[in-house]
Amino acid sequence: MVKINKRKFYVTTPIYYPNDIPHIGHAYTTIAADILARWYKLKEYDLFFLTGTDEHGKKMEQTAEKAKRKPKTFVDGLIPEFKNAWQKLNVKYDRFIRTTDSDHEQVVQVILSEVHKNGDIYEGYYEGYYCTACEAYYTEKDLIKDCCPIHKTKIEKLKEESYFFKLSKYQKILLDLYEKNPDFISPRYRSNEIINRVKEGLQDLSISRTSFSWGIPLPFDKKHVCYVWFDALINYLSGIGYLEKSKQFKKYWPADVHLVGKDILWFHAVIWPAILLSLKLPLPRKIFAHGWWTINGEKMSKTSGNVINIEKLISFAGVDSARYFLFRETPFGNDGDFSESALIKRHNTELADKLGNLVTRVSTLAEKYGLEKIKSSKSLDSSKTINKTVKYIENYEFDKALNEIFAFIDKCNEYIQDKKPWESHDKKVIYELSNGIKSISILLSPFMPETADKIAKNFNFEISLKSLGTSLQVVKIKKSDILFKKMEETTTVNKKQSSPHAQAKQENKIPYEDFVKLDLRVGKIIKVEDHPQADKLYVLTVDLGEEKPRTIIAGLRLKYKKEDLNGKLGIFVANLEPAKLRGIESDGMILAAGDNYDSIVILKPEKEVKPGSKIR
RNA sequence: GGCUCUGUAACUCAGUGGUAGAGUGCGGCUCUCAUGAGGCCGAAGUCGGGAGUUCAAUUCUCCCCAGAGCCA
Repeated sequence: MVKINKRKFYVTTPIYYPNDIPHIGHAYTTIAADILARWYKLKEYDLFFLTGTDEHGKKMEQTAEKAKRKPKTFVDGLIPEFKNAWQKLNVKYDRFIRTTDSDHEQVVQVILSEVHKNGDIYEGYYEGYYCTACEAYYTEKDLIKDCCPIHKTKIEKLKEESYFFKLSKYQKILLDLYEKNPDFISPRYRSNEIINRVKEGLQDLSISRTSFSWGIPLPFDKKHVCYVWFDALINYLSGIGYLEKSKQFKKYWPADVHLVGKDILWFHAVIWPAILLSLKLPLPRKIFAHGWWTINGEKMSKTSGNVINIEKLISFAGVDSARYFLFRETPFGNDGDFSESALIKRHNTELADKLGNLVTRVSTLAEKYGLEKIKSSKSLDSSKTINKTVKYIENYEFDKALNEIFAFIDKCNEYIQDKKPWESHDKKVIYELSNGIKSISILLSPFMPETADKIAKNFNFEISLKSLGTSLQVVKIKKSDILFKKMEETTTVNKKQSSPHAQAKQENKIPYEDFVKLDLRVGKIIKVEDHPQADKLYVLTVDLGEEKPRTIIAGLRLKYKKEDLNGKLGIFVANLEPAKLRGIESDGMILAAGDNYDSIVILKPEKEVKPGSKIR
C-alpha cells in the first residue's frame, strides 16, 4: 500500500552570531521565515522552521576571554537575547539550534569523516592574511594599507597547517546545476553574480584551524578545529536530526528554502551545495538572498549609533505594523530604507485608515443591523485576490502580495460607499463585506498574526485555508476595538542620533556640491527698459564680464526707478535656465532680499568690483 | 579595474513597437456607518542624453552621461 505523505516545507534562517544583539537585519530574515512558515502551516503542510546561533570561532573565544568566562558559559548568557527577540516578534520556530548543541557537534564530526572518506578533504598549508573579526583570510591585494578591507584593523600574515575541502572539484557540477535550475539562487540577478564568480574558478577551501581551540575538533586530527563556516552550514542537517532521527530527517530534507542575507550568499550557493554533493545528499530547492536595510538613508552601524534593535523596531507602532512595514516597503531581495516616519506613515494611512477603519465600520454596521447570508458575491469577490496573493507569497514577492490584499481592502471601501448600508440597512451587503474581511484577515495572517486573530475573534471565523473557502457563519457581531491607533511621529530622538549628513538631509539642507553648481556673479546693469507686455517688469541689459551683455528680466518696476538701477552693480545667477517672460527671454536672474514684494531690495557688492566677478 | 543592472509625474515604482499608468503627496468636491477615517474629480512627465533600425521607439540596437550591485 502506498502511503500518501502530507506535503512538507522546510525553511531556515542563517544561524546568527550571538555577540551582537539582534537587530532589524536579523529580524528581517527571521520574520520572512516566519511568514513562510505560517503560510505553509495555513496550507496544512508539514512544516519545519529552523533558526539558531553560530557560536564557535576565534572571535568568540577572545571575547569570552576578555569577559573572563569560559566560552560556553559566556555564550549561554547571550542566547536569551535572541530567543526573547523572536518571542516578541511573534516568531514561532520549531527548533532553535546552537552550534554548541551536542547533537550538532556530533553531526559535524560524522560529516567531516564522511567527506574525508570520500576523498574530498586533504592536508596542506594555508598562508594568508587573517582577520579575526571577519574570521577570514585575505589575499595581499584585498588589503587596504595592510588593514582588513572591512574592519580597517591591521592584520598579519599567518601560515598554518590546515585541511582543505576540494571545492574546485565541484565547479562544473555547480555551474551545470545553476544552469538547469535558474531559480535555485534567487533573485535572478544574484544568481548571475554567483555564476560569473564560479566561472572565474574555485579554490579549495581551508576548513580547519590550529590557532584556537573553541570549535569542533576534526575526528581524524584532533589538533585541528573545524572552520566556523563548515561547522555552521551543517546546522541545516543537524537541526532536523541527521543522525538520531532519520525518519524526521528523511521527511524534511532537502530544505525548501534557505533564507540568507546577500552577504552570505556565496557560502550558501557555492560551498554548501558542494559539501552536500560530496555527501551525496539532495540539494536544497532554493537559496534566497535578501537585501539590507539602511536607516534614514544611512548604512546601519554600531559606530554611528543608528542600529534599530528589536525593542526599538516594535516601539514605533507595535509588532504587526513593524512586520507589515518590513515586507510592504521593499521587494524582498532589494535593499530597503527604514525610517520612523515611513513606518508611521504606512501604519496610519494603510493599517489604521484603510484596514482598521474598514473593520470598525463594518463591525458597527453588523452590530446594528445584523447579517444575512448569501451564496456568493459577484460584486465583492475575493477569489482573484486570493489566487494572486497565493502566487506572490509562494514566489517570495511579499510586497506584491500585500499590495494585492490592500487593493481588495480599497475595493471593500468603495463597495461600502457605493451601497450605503447605513441607509439601506441591507444585511446582505454587510454580510458580503464581513466575508471580504474574512478573506483579508486570513491572507494577512502570516504577516500580521495578532491582527488577524483579533479580527477572526470579532467576526467569528477560523484562520485556516478551509475557512477561506467557505462562507462566513451568521452570528452576532460586536463593534470591533480599534485595531491600529494612529501614531504621531516623534523623530526627535532619532534625529539626535543620526549623523550630521542625515540630519542635514532631513532639515532640507543641501550638500556643498549642490551649492557650487550655482554660478553667481557680479553684473553691471548697462540699460534699463520697460517690458512692453508687463507693467511690473523691467528688461535689463547686464554686463556679466562676457563678450556680449545679457538680457535679464527683473520684476522691479514698481520698486525701483530706471535711474536707480542704470549703471549699478548687482548680484546675478548666471547659469539659470533661460525662461521666456511675457515674450522676452531672460537669461539669468537678479538677486534681491525681502520677505515680500513690498520690502524687496536688490543686493550689491560692498565695494566696486569688476563685472563678472564670481561669488564664492 | 572586471562583470551585471538601473535611469518613466515632487517621491516610490509598474508598463508597452503605435506618443504613458499606480500608490503616496498636492488642489478641489462630497458622504456621515467609521479611527478628523471613507468616496469622487483634477493638475502634474521633452519616459537620462545622442545616433541608428522602422511607416512608427519610452519600448529594439549602438554610443555617451549618471547612479547602484557583486568581485571568495
